Amino acid sequence: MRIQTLAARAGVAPSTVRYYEQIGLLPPPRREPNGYRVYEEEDLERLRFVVRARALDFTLDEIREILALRERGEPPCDYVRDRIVSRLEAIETRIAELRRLQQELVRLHRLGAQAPEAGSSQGETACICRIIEPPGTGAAAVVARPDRLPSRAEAPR
Amino acid sequence: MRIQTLAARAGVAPSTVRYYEQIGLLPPPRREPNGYRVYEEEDLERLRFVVRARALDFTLDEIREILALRERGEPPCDYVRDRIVSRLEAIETRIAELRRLQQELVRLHRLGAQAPEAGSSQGETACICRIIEPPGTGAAAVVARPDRLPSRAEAPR
DNA sequence: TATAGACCTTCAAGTAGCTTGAATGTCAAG
DNA sequence: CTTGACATTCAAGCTACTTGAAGGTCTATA
Repeated sequence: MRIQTLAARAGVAPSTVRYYEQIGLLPPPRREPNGYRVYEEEDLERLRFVVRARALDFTLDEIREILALRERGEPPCDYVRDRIVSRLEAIETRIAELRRLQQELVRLHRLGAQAPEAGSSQGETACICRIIEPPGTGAAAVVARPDRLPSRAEAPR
Repeated sequence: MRIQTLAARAGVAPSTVRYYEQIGLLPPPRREPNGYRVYEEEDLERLRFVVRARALDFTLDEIREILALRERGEPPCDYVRDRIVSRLEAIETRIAELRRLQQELVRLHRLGAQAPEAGSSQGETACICRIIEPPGTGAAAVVARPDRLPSRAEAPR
């Protein structure tokens, strides 16, 4: 089977397969005389393993590690267990962050929809992006609260 | 104030400030005779705006757009409103994905913890990473179901 | 026979949002 | 006069790929 077939059967793009080979997740396959890659069912199995692990949000490094353990006959159970636990913790955190963000955005959106014509010193009406600014921000207010550090609600993506 | 002070007051790293300047989110500040950047309260305001927008998960491109609109005196309300709505949709989706992933991982973890002593040829017993493999995977099983594409939502049982 | 098109190849660079590192300069305190 | 904390620039690294350029291969059809 050639790369497109393999990729389709695993549900990824051919470029992804070449990439996985390049970084050593998949072994270099044998080639047809014209240079085309040829894959066996075995390769499909391995690729599918990678794809499933990715769907579980394992990093490529983690997957590489798991595959290496398997190859050496060592059961990666403990390692995988650890990874699962830390993934779960990360997910918990991330969901909480997204919830907070969600609430904040809903609040902003309501505010923006609700006060579309409060008089402003400029011709402009109530502006959502003004709401991005902290409550009560005049130039003065910023100076007045020099201690306030906006917390970093973001997570590494 | 110098870069470290500015950065600290906005809650980011100095390198981030230089980066924002580099990509045009912050204007190049004036310099001390020795070349050090000098910032005013105004710059802090702008940086804080960026930081808050980032915390709301706006991309740097979106923020650049919003700032540009503001500068031209056009109210970015409509634009921001749109962005907020699409952010909310994305968040909804993302949370659902994470929930699915969470369930899947919890299930795997239980499975791994539950069957820790089925007889194995090695000292090690039931292996979590075997669970990453699809249900009933022996080399033969894979061949037997050549049509099956593992979907992200798959719940092997 | 020519040519279209659907594949395949490699290598390089681009994506987001920064961080890190190397190599160097500035400046106050001990 | 040295140490240490700050500052500078430029380049590369991070994740997990995708995209693009420039080309080779093979089959089918006009």
